[in-house]
Amino acid sequence: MPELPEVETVVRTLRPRLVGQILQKINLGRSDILTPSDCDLPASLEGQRVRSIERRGKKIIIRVGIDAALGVHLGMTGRLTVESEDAPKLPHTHLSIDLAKQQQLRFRDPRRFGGLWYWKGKGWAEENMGPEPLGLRTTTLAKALGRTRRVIKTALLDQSIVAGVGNIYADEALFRARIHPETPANELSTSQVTALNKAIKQVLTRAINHRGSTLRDYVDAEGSAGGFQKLHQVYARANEPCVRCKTALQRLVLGGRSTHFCPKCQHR
DNA sequence: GTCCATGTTCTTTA
DNA sequence: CTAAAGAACATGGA
Repeated sequence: MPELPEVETVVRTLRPRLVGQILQKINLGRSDILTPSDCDLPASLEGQRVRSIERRGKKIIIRVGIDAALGVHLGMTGRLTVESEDAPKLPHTHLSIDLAKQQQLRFRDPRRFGGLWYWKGKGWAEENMGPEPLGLRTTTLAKALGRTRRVIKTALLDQSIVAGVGNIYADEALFRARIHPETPANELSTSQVTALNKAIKQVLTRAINHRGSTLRDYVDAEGSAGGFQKLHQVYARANEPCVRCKTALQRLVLGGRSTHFCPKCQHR
């Protein structure tokens, strides 16, 4: 579920509950979700204090101790929550960390497309990821898009081009920028790239303001669902009338992913 | 039983 | 060789 706005919302709700806390007993249910898999997570983290929490693309970076970090990627169905140790532990809870006041940090991920990382030193900052979209310059975006002949929808999902955009917000940004999703990335005009950059920033910012989109699984660190799904203009709205021109929205598959667009507003 | 799902990575093809 | 397309991963809901 989690794209940049959802991950950002988790980070913001996690911060006041976690920063400054000492990590106590750690329970890792399975080590095949951890990188490096031979890392002794309890030995590395128990007794360490949480320094700060940040987001890089769709990854959550929890900095602990002097210069170590725990990374969490929510994949498709991941949840990272702080709850009472008395709360029922749902199936597929792969990690729990005891905190003060009978609270626990829990990571649950049924589909296991998510994962955990432990870094000692600056490894967390050396992720092979493209630039953050909020604050991205149009010239930088244009340069990256000019290097690929893939269709723009697929290029936007490439995390090395822009970090954090996923299937929902790619469709929403292309609709707002009035760009057909099958336009080759390297054939976009300068004004189209400008409009796209603006649309990406606008839709991500608005989604953050509404605490992300909840389609099924997503909740923030407090267990609350997001509200932006009510404001989606094209995503999962095939056959519904376009909010701008009333034409029936269409769905097609690009790069194996559902793509939603208005055939009239987003003309090639 | 079928199809679909907010993501990434490995393999195959061109 | 490289870029792009496709399959795979694992689970659950409609």
